[in-house]
Amino acid sequence: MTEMLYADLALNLPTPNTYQYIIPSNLQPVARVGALALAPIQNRRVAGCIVGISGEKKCESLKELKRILSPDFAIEPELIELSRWMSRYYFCSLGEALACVSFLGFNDCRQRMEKWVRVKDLASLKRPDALDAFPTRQADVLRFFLQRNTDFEKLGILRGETGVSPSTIRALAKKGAIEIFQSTVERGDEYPHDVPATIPFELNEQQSAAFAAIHAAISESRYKTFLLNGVTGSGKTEIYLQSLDEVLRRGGQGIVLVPEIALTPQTVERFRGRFGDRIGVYHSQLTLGQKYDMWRGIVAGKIQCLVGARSAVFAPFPRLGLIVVDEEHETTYKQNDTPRYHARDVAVVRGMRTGAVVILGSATPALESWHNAHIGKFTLLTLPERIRQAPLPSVTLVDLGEELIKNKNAGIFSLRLMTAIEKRLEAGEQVILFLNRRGFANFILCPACHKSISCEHCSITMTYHKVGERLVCHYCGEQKAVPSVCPQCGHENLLRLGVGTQRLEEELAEKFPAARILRMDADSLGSRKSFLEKWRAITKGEVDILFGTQILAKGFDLAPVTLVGVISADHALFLPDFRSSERTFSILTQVAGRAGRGDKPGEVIIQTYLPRHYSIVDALAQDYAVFAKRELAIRRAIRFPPYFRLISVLFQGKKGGGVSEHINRFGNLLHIFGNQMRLTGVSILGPAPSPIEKLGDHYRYRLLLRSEGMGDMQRLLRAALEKYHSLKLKGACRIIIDVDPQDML
DNA sequence: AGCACGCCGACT
DNA sequence: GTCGGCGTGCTC
Repeated sequence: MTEMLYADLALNLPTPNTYQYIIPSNLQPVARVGALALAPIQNRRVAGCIVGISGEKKCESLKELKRILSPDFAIEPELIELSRWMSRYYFCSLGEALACVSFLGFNDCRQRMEKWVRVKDLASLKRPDALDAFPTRQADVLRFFLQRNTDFEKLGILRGETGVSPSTIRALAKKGAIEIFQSTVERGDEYPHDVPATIPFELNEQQSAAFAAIHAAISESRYKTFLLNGVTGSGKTEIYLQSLDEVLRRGGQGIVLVPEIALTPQTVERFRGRFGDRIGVYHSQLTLGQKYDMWRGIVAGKIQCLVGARSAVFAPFPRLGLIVVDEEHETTYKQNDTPRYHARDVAVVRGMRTGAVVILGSATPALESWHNAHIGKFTLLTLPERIRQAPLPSVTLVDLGEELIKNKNAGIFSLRLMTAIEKRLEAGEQVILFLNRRGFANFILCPACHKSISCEHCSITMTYHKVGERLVCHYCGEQKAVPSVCPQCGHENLLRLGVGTQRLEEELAEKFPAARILRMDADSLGSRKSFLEKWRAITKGEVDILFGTQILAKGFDLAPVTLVGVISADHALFLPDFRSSERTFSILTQVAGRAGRGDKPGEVIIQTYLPRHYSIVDALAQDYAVFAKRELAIRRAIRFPPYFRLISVLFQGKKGGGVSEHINRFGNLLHIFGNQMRLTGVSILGPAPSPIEKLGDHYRYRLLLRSEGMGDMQRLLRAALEKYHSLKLKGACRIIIDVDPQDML
């Protein structure tokens, strides 16, 4: 009578296939598609997701599923399909995609139960001698309820207050005086729920126009992506809020992605203030239990909008109507390990598949998004004005090359910045110093004409290698010797710059011994908790100089800060990275927006070796459109995104020679298949050593695929990978594939 | 990924 | 002679 059933399991392993298992009869009622299961594989157990159930076996010797994990949890069919897309698009296994998409990963979790005690007949216990019938300790328990005049309480609290043992409770329950029952407890997030309600602001003219367009799309409940390009302080959040309100009113649900949830408690507050408990907050630091309860809240319809970091894009809403990606240009949206997905791109794909409206918001959009808006894939909405006309800070540039030549000052601080800091400290005001730490590569620079040396093939700054005094292009592998004089102007003292980032902290302590200095960056940040502590110290005025990296450019809205110093605006510009100008422009634009938000006017001092570089000049003018136009012209000329798409193929292995030999063979395969398949539109760049040539004991070499479209390029790569694996060459290499890479270090 | 299997150096 | 080192291969 029992028909045999088999489950296809996608395991969280880097294997391309799914594995089939027998569903034992006791699991048949709970083993459905999307459920998580524990399966024996070789000599261990691995968790997986059931992606198919059939009556036919595809393999001779099958093992049985051990058990179902997180009963009543399942990944929704829509999200399984999205995982299939991710696994194809990003070159990861289906299991890896599912484990990422799943709210719980592949973990075992269930509801938390709590024991409660209820008194059966409180009224009768109120008679004067009613307690005499009970032994002392039992009477203590009953007295507890009488005194509080309540007939139920948590077992834990009752025992804590009365100090009675479990046996006393058991005895009372046996007599029938009390009963013990269980109730579920919700493990909520730590964000405040009792936020004062906020009412919708009245939108200004530009906001109204933007909102009208979004409103129309929501009314049609059809997929559409808007790029909301609004300067800082132009009121983008209010548009998100009103759009979400519209979606919720129509019975839909929404997702709001923010780059770094820990840094934006204010954003959460604004959403809670408007929508109350319908807002859930999701980030990776939640405990498994909190995630599980969040999942229940979502599928039960209690939570109708999730505000969260990258992975919140996978929220299992059945009627998803809106996805907002705030600060869509932020690189935190790209995951740096498998699956290497970009949450903004996944948001667009998910919106397309579910018919949701997508809003991408930024003051400095990623050029990919800007381009998509101009070719009609996205709809551009612009907010060119601030809602309150706050005075802009005064911005000054300091030419570090000149500082070196004229003032003979090779230190971290220019004289100009030194005096400015001293003045502010004397006045008891706060100073922020910003260091763009992405700049760590070594490079050559002429202090007189501000030129660095680029590769003739790639227009990418060449990296200086001390060993052999040579310059290497990390995109195409081109090498040359370091010239003795500047090829542009003939200046003789070319600078070999490497960056001593940790030096800043030491030098600050030395130069300003009396100042209270606080460092804030991803490394010293650690947990959310330590961030909140530091935040408190800053707002209380216990810090004189705050210094750090990217983080400072993000959510900071510190009224007392009157001086923002940018230690090195341009180190990122020398990275072997085609996006370095874009990043520099975007970060400077944001940093400049930090100063002088209080009543005192702010001052911004930017130190740079490149005072005439367009990304710095345009950032001073705060003109995104002008910058974008220039940068796009360059990107088109050098055949890089957004006009062309990229896939990075990184080979990693113990022996440098072996790795380069393997990647060369792989490069040959790509060329052979490219010719065979007549894919003339796909270029193969490299192989070249990675800028971080050796990481740990692993040598790294990279190939770059480039093409106008993704399809052919992915087909070519897939064919070459299959062939490569079938050759089973000795000297294994790890291959890391990154589709739409954000950086290539 | 992890775990077993297999083939070569320093030990009782 | 063996114990165990890591490189290689497979997992329903």
